[in-house]
Formats: sequence, structure tokens, C-alpha cells
Amino acid sequence: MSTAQQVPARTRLLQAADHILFEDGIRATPVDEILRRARASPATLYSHFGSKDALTAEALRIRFADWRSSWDEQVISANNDTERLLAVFDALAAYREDRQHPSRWCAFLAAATELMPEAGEIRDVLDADTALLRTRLVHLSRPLAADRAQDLAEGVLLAYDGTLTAFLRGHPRSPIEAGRRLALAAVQAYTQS
Amino acid sequence: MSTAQQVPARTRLLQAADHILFEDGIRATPVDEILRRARASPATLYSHFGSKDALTAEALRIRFADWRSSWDEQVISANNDTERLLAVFDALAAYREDRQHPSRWCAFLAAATELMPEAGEIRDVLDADTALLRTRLVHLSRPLAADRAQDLAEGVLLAYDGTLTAFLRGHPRSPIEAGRRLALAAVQAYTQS
DNA sequence: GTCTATAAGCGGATAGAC
DNA sequence: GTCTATCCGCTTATAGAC
Repeated sequence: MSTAQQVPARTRLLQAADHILFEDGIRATPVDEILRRARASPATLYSHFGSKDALTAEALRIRFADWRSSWDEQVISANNDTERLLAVFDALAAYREDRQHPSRWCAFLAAATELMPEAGEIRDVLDADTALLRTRLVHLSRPLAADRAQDLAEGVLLAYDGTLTAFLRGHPRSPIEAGRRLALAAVQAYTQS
Repeated sequence: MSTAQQVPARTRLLQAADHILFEDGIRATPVDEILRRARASPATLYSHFGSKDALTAEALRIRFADWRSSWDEQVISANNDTERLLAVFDALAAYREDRQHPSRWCAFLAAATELMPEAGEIRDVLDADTALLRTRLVHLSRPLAADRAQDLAEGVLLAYDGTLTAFLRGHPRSPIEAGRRLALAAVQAYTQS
């Protein structure tokens, strides 16, 4: 059937971790479950990564890169300033459609609340995510609300975070659409008059 | 100095649990830390509550009742329809000022993501919180946007959840003010025109 | 009788040895 | 890859203080 390693163990571990940790809970998921899914042994995991935390951090870094690309694409294919700003919601929809990265709500925020890292590589990914959102939303807000771009960006970020949290809460039923509508209201408030 | 129990052990345990669990993390906090802070013994905790989960659930129920009262007060003291709808943000500010219930972001949402309860008394508190928010926001939206009250309420809920999540993310700096502004934008979008 | 202090059982999870 | 050591967290048991 398959020789030694069609897919290297390191990759299998990362995929398994990504799949389980952010869907079932980081602390709730024992290493054994990741090992079983990856069909790998503890030795392999610990020689490649050193710890469950380090594996988690690497999985988060991959997510971050993929999420950024997904957002890139949606911004590029948007065709006016408002759509470019709201593209973050389309990116979220596309990212969640993609069954490669399932998650209950948001891997980065889940790591923040479950692990509460004050420093270290996990904290770094969270900060990178926040920094990306902040700078990019401000940048995309500028054409719409020059001097109030900061405020508009903050509004869109809150709408985005509210959308993610809605998945956790289970309400409203269509979080992304609701979030997009809310962000659009912010655009209107900061552009007209 | 102090006789037997100035404050009963059961109360001390609940206060300690409330103080630590939602500030430092539910799963991250060992029972021993609650016991130390409450200056209680394991036997006392387990005779009163039966488990860490049951203690957590009771602490959440108390939070829920206090949060609801806080919101009640702010709605009552508001003096027009818009202020009544946005009172949820004033309630949040007041609740967080009150040092009695410290929390990193939101006790209910933290329980949701850390414990992922599919059923049971913890799930019930989370659902009660969501139901309270949903029904009350719809009710308060009706005077402002009769037929679109549902949509407006959804927007305010997302702004509220975004505000809570902003505490977790550490951005923006003043989440409550930003959330209030965003909710106001939703009000404007659903009332004018 | 209620509570505290101490300690031990027990399962589970991480980590490392072979 | 199997197996094992170690640790940690929840829970229960014991003994004693007020």
C-alpha cells in the first residue's frame, strides 16, 4: 500500500494537531489523540517538536500564514474600497469552508484563553494576528475615512471578533453575514457626513 | 481575633473560585489554589459541591445573577431608547469596575471554550446568558427599529461580544468605548432612511 | 457537628529511555 | 515503535481542632 513515508511524520503530526486541537480544545486534547490520528509515536513528536506547546505553536504559525494568504486573495478579488475592507469576512468564510483548518471559533483566541501565554512563541503568534488585523484594517480604512480610519478599523475589528465569538456562543445563526452587516454599518457611520 | 466562621466556608470557596477561575483560567487553575485562597480543606469543598465542575457552575450562576442585576440598573437609569439599548455597555463597564468579579474577558465564554460542555449545568448557564442577551436586546431594539429589531439586536450582540474578545486580544485599548461606538453605528444604520 | 490539616489513591498526561 | 518513569490534578480517607 504505502511505503515508509508517503507523508513525513512531522507533517502528519502537524495536520493532526491542527485538526484536533482547535476543534476539540487545546487543553482538552491529550497528546495521545494527536499521536493516534497521525499514526506516530511519542518519540517522533518529541524529537521533532520537543513539547505539546511547541507543536501547538508551529500549528498556529501555519494557520497564521494560511489565514493571511486567504485574506490576501479576497482583498485582491474585491473591486471597490468598501468591499476590500469587508473582504476580511469573505476571507473568514472561505477559510472556514476549507476543511483543512476546522476550528470551533478561532485558533488564536482559543490559544489565548486556554493557554494564557504571557510570553513565548505562542504569545508571538497571537500578537502577530492582532498586529496583522490592526494594521491591515487601518490601511484598508484609509480610502474610506481618511482621518477617522483608526476608528473605522477598530469598529471592523470588533465586528470581526464578535463574529468569531458568535460561533462559540451559537448565536446568531449566521455570524459572518451578521458581522458583515455590522461592519457595513460602521463604514456608513464613518463615511457619510 | 476571629471566631469559628465570620464567613462560612462555602461562601469563601465560591468567592475564591470566582476570583481565580475566570482570571487565571478554569483549566489552568488547580483545585489546591482555590482551597489555599479560601483557606478551606478538600473535604469541605467536596462535601459542599461534589466536584470542581459543580463549584464552577455555582460560581457562574452567581455571576449570571449579578450581571443581570447590573444590566437592569443601567437600563433603568438610561433616559431614552438609544441609551437603553446601549446600556449593556455601561453595565459591562460597571460590572468590570466592581472588583468583586474580576475576569480576563468573560466568564461564560471562557467556560464555553475551555470546558466545551455539551450538556449539564454549565452548558445551562451559558445558554441562559445567550438567551438573556438575545431576548433583551431584541426587546430594547423594538422601539428603535420596529420591523428590523432582530437585525439591530444581532448587531449589538456582535458588538458586545467583540468588546469582550478585545479584552482577550488586548486591542483596541478601550474596548467598551469602541464597542459602544460600533453599536451606535448599528442603531443609525437601522433607524435612519 | 463543622471545619482544617495532612496524606494518600488514582487516572491521565507529558516526557524520555530503550 | 514500545514501554516506562515521572509528574500533576482531582478526589477520597484519616485524624484532629474549635
